[in-house]
Amino acid sequence: MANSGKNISSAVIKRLPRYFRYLGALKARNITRISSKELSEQMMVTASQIRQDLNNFGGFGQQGYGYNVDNLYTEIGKILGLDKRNDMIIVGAGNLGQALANYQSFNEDYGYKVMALFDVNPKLIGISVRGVKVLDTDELENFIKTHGIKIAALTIPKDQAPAIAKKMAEWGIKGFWNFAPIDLHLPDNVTVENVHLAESLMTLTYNVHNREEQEQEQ
Amino acid sequence: MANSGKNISSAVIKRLPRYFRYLGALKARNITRISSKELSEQMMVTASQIRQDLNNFGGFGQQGYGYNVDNLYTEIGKILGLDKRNDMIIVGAGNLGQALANYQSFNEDYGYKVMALFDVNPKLIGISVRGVKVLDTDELENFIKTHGIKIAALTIPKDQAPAIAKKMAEWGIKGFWNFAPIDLHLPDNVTVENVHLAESLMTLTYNVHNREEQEQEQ
DNA sequence: TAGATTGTTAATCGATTAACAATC
DNA sequence: TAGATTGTTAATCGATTAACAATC
Repeated sequence: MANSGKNISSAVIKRLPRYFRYLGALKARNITRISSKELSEQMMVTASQIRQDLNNFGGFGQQGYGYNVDNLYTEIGKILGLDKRNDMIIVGAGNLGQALANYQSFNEDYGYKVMALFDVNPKLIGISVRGVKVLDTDELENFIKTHGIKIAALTIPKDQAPAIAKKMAEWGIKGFWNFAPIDLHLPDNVTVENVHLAESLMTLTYNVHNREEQEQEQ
Repeated sequence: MANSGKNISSAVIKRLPRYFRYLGALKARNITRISSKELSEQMMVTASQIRQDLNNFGGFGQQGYGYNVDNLYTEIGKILGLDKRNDMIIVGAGNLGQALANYQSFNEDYGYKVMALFDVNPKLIGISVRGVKVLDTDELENFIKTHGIKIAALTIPKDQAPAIAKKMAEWGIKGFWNFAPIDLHLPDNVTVENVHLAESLMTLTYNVHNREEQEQEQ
């Protein structure tokens, strides 16, 4: 187990993939060691924060030396569960669902495997996206159970999302990557990661208009 | 001006679109008033937080009554800049770019207008996505300048993103909705809203594996 | 060994929550 | 008016940063 049951704050967890990304880039440049100070300058965070964050999971560094890039990359990958089998399905084979299925990087770089897409639209059922079949939503229960799927992307209209998510949780889904613009209420042992695109765009809009105003004030 | 130059924390800003969404839902149900307490129960946040957040921008409520749903919806929309003209372009007309262009809701519900997509791929240049043309990236400078575009979604490979974003900022883009898995470094008057899908998926994976572990411990 | 840098404790800062007087 | 609920101040909580002894 990566951490001994200690509860890590979600602020820390959300930063881990970014560390992972920077370490991957360092690795690609054949850099073998890095200090928290150097990394902090690249990432524009404090060195303290990096050391604090990492030490939630154990001491990965060495005094006087810093961190071994390769090792730290692997360790953070383990913490994130990327060493485990991460089969997933995509429910909703519309534009967004297909775009996710097409995004190679999840598979090639991080080992996620899209096992199937699902849709109710007869025009979509049967087609393949990057070699992955679109199945009828009727087959969801069977597929989740027989393949032991734990992770599902939800790219369906918001009206349908809560009901189908509830069912899917009963069938065994433990993590929803939710793109529907609605909040899902599910049992405690199920986790939801929201990607609320419209909300993200709105915060951008706020900042765009607000920085303009600030400039005008000066 | 929505706020008199006061600097609002980004934690607050990121919550506004969610308030906006819940108020929109209440409006759709013809509910005319709501107290911070009722809203807090629906949204699963504290009533204190709602009142604190809103009072950064002025007193929208009335003692003994609560908030007028319609009015508060409109006011938050104004704060977010949704009353202003929000023309945007999408740079990168691959799967994700097209999926964004196809997402009606930005336009119909919130008034964003996708003016054009851009790509370097000759197979894509000239096609239309939901009535919006895909143009050659060569035309970017001219298009941004003549249409006064401020907002751009970046859905291009990460290697190309930093260079093109730099150029686009010079040409007038003030806000990037960045889907490329890389951090953009741009002048202070330019704002970047990142949608790092892979990172979001990784935090989900962490939580999925971690809650399993917690259950096993019990 | 001396220098560098971690791991970790202590201090600070900011965000959230509680409380309540103001007032509709 | 009495009851309800805001706006806002004060208290608490948690997250970030600073500092430094430990140690490679």
